[in-house]
Formats: sequence, structure tokens, C-alpha cells
Amino acid sequence: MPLQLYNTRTRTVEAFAPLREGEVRIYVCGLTPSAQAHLGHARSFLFFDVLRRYLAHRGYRVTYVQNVTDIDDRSIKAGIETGQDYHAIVEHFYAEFKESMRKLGILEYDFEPYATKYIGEIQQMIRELVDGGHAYVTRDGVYYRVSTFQNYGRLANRNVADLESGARIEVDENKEDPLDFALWKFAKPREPSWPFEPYGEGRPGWHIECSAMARALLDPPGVGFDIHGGGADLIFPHHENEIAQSEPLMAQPPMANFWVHGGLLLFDNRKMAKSLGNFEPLSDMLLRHDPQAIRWLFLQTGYRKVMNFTEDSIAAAALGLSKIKTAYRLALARRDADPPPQRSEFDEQMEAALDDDVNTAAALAVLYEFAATAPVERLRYWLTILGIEPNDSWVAEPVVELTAQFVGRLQAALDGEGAAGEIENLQPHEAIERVIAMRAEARRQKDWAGSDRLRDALQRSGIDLHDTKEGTTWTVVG
RNA sequence: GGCGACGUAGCCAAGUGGUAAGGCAGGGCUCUGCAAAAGCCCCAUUCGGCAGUUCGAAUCUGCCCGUCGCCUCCA
Repeated sequence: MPLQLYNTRTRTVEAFAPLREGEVRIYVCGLTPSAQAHLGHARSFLFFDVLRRYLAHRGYRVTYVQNVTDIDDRSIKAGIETGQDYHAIVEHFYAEFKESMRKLGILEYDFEPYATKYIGEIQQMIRELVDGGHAYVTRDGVYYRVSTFQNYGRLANRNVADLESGARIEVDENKEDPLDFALWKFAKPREPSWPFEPYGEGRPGWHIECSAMARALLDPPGVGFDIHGGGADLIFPHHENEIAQSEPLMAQPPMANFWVHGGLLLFDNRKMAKSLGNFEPLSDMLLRHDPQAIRWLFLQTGYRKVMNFTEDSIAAAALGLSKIKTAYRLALARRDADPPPQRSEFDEQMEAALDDDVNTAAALAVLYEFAATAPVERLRYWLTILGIEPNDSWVAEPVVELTAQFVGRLQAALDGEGAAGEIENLQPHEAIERVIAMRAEARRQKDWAGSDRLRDALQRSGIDLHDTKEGTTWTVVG
């Protein structure tokens, strides 16, 4: 069974097949870094990261492009108001975004095109549109003539008449039609601009960059690429406009075979926005929460569904993930008994879940079912496909949280046991091991009271003990 | 006003015609000197409401109630 994937273009779930044998080309609309990114951005990009990893698992060579809109009205305005270069602002926020993506375990993109690095390609496309009668020049820019594109509104299931009657479209007497949109904006004083003969100096409109960069990087011949993605809020007008700009110039539309959109993330049941007072930068949120728990939380919900974020939900996800971490640790301990690598029921069920329109929630259920019995190598493999790579923190005790003061605290807790001196000058983890050894000795002598006092001392110092058949392990608690 | 999504146990959530996955929380048991951890088991006669189609509906149709999104920059 091939991968089944929902296609916004056809509004159905379809069997995925690449246009070129063995190769999948994906373009995802990236960030406009004129402000800090938030968790909603993370949800969207996290989904495309999983899709990409799974396509690679299915044996496809994946080319993943995610653009950077490094010029827009907001960054220009902010630059003028604060006296900074608009591009310095963009670079600052984008660097912060990339750091967040790294923490979330998102794979590096194959191409990360900046709009301002593709001015030539953008201008070339605008020329072709003007030459073909799809665009016209006004006093303040070059506009796309929507009336020349028959399929306008098809992706978003809107018809032109309804759109035109809508009261929310601003009236602009420069435009032939209210639906027409800017391809090129002529420069006003102090605005960054590029020369563009014969039309006039200025900068690209928002939508044209994606059309131009997707063509340049994924589809020079104009016969389409495989997947175009983004958040559901981009369907209209952004993706509709991209199609309108691209398809009249193509040898063989559609622009993208599959259009894939991720559901939006809400906070307090509202879209996150500064004006609503529910905005928290992604970088701050990553300071408060385990990035893998955030990914786990998103994996629990269908990618197309609107999802409401709450602090309770992330806490529950973190607990659920911790169970998997423990299972992984146990799997590591019994790895000698693992069967030789071969396809198993576990693999079958994971693929069945992910083949079904990337049903990560179902995949997680499979993971929970097999976590206690699967070979550690398979467990690691599938966790990695989901972007949850087991790292050192999964197996090693988090000694980093223990400072030199910890030993002092432990000594104080041991006061009266005559054991404080035993751990003098030891590193935190050595001190813990020492006390565990002392407790083991006490237990051997059936000195339960003494054993329990040592355990209590560790507990008061923030260390929980777990007795297993293989020996005693410990974890740091709050 | 137009377009669309959603409403499943205390909470999160999968399932979209064949008789309710999974996670968190809760309860029980096993193991253990005790505890913790872990493992096993239990936990919705029912899917916002009301009609209808069907042998059969959480899943399809209609109406109603509620929540949200897009139509303007937006992942």
C-alpha cells in the first residue's frame, strides 16, 4: 500500500506517487522573520519534518526547500522606526528561529532560499507575466490581473464573484480589480529597493517569491513538483496567488501535484496574536519545556486538525514521553536478547499508521504497544522517523543539574548517619553511588532501618532510587 | 455575508458505514524487606442535540446548538 495523503487541491485523500521515479520534491512556505516565531510555526514545520522523514523511510530521495521571506512591510517599517537596517532585524529573528528548529530536532533544509537572493528570478517571472497579459503596471507597482486566470479561487474553493462582493477587500483605484495583487511594489523614500527596468525601482510583493524560487529550485521546465506545503492559513490568498502566478507560465500545470496544509494551533482557543495577549515566543517556550515533549504533543493530534494548546496538555505529553524513555532504557538493558534484525509486526503497524495520511497519533499508540517488547534498534529507528531521537539524556542520569552544593546538601541530610565524611570531596554522582553502596551493604545485613535512612537522605536531597534486578538506579526529582 | 473545520470518558485524542485505538489522571494486582520504578488488568452499552437513510451510523443526509478559522499580514 502506498502512502495515502490528503491533497487540498482535490479535497481528497489520494495515493501518493512521485512525479519522478524515486524522488520527491517539496516546497514549504517558511517564515517571515520580521518578528519572533511562536509555537504555531513550530507545529507546522514539525509536521513537514515528519513527512519528510517518512518519505525518506519509504525510500524516496527527498529534496526539501523552505524559503525565508527576508523582505516585507513589517521589517521595513520596523527598520525605519528604529533606525536599523531592515535586514539586520530579519537576520536576528531568523537566527533565533533556526536555533529553535535545531532544538526541536528539525532536519536541515536542502535549500533555504532568501527572497532577496532571487530578485533576478522574480523579475524574470514578472516580465513573463506582463508579456503574457497576466500583469499590468500602475502608479505604485506591477499587479497581477486575476481576471486572466480561469482557475482563480479553485484551491481555496472560492469563486471570484463572492470574493469581489466581499466587503473586506480594500479599494484601490490604481488596480483594475480589487482582487488583483502586487507582484512588484515601487520604492517609497528610505525603503530598500532593486532596479527593475523598464518598470521601476522597487521590491517584490509577497507571493511572487515563492513562485519564482520554487520554479528555480524544483521545477525549471515548468511541469510541476510533488508537494507544496504550509499552514492552513496560507491557502488563501497566498497559495491561490502562487498558483495564479505560476501556472500560466508552465508547460504543464499543476504547479504542485499535492498541496498539503497543516492545521492551525490555538492558545486559549484563540489564534496566537500579540493583539490578543496570548503571544509567547517559541524561544521562550523552549526554555520552559522539553522540545521532545513539544514534538510528542503535536504527534498526538492529527496534523490537519485545529489544535488548542494548554499547559496541561504539554505536561501530560511530557509524562507520556517519559514512559517511552523508560521503555527505551529498559530495551537497551535487554538488547543482548534482541532477535536478529528482520521485519516485524511492529514495523508493519508503524507503516500502516503512517501510510494513513501520516496518522502520527495512531503511530504513537503502536509505539506504546510495542515499547516494552521491541528490539531497541527498532525502537530507536521509529522514534527517529518521528523526529524523537533518543539522546544521552534518555540513558544517562542528569548529573548536570547537580552542583557542588548538592554534595553539601547530601552531607547535611546524612548528618547522624556517620556517613557525611564518606562523601567528602566527591563529585555529586560519585557521592550518590557511594551512598547507594552503603545502603546496599545495610540491606545485605538486613539493617532495614539504616537502609531506609540512607534512602530518605537521598530523597531529601532530590534523588529517587529504583531497585531493579540489575541493581539500584537513581533519578533526579524536583 | 461567503467559504471551511471541529464538538468522542475527568483531560488530550484516534477512528468517518460493521458494532468505541492510545496517552494523562484514577482504581486493582504482581514484583519488592518496605517504598519507588516496572509489568499486567480495570476504567465510554456510547460518540453536542433532534429527526431521517440503512440489516447496521460516532461515521451518510437534514435541521438545531456550541466553538474556532479563512475571506486583511499570517505556519
